Amino acid sequence: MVKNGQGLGDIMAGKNISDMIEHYLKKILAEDEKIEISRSQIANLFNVVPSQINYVINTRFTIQNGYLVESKRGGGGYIRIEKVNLLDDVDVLDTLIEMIGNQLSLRDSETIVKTLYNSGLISKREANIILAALIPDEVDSNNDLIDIFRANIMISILNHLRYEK
Amino acid sequence: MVKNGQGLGDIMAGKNISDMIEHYLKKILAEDEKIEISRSQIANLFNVVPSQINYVINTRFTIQNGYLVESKRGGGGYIRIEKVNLLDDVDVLDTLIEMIGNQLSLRDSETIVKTLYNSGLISKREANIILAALIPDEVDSNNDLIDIFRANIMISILNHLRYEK
DNA sequence: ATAATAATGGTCAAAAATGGTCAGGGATTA
DNA sequence: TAATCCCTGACCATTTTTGACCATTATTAT
Repeated sequence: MVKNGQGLGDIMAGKNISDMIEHYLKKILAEDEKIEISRSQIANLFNVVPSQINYVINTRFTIQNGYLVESKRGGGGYIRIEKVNLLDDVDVLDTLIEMIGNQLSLRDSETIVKTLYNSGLISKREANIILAALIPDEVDSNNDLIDIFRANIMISILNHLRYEK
Repeated sequence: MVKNGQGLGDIMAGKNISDMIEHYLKKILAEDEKIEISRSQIANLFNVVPSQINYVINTRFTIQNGYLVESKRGGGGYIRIEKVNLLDDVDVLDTLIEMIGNQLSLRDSETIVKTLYNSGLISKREANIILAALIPDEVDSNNDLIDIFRANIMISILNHLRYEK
């Protein structure tokens, strides 16, 4: 009984299925720069459980690799993968992300925003918007939770600055 | 047997019927800015149950999206959808702030950002930064709490934009 | 007029159709 | 042989689709 995506050619001989799925998707992306797939359909095509598609995406189509992924559940659901252009000075972003643990104080977040501005990664206007986002007016301070949220928000923003669309 | 809106062209291939209905209505609205439809007629056109038209309206033609909907039952009943022109500048901001309670869902926040962009109040890049701030990747706290934070962040940003004017 | 009846649209909850997470076991590699 | 990577399946979350039942308005019969 044929199993695990045999019959798709021998180019991938010796590699595992995840590699084959990755290869398959990237081949399409080489031409279209954006694809929309059905998770179950792809899983079916390669004879694997649907969640393996998530595994492939999580390990090989990360933003660090220059891929954006969006998805939608429910009827007519999909997974969309897009190849984006990574900027040159991603190092700054990586460094900053590393410095942020899972908590980020107000003071530190201001420093980071300043750094971003000085690096030319964001404009003054953008810096102010980010600051507004990081310091919501009347959230009761003095709470670890805020610092956790702030860290998450900051990291999310930094990741978005990696690429241009 | 033809099913589910086939025959209306393949532009929408891969999307669900609700999306197609939305697309169909918005296409008309792009020219007329106000339409009056018969629920059962549209339902019939797309081969769906009438209540799906309500679903489409409730999820895609909300006031946050800039649409006003009125209807009348009984003989000669109708559903009227109107594209309302978003006010100007500060008014938009005030309106948006008012619409946000103390909680803000992900979906609604995306709509608001889209509105800001469509109103020309923010650039696409700024829109993306704001979205990144509103939708931190992996916050795993209590959901209500996230919505509360999101509301605060959004309001903070809106207020900031107002002062910049 | 009034009361039935027909013609609409509205609500809501269940079912169906997707995709997501996570932890454990197996396979591969250093 | 320990660490890492791959694969699987049980369970979860979200969005769409459907249908039974309800509400309102217009028309028709009495």
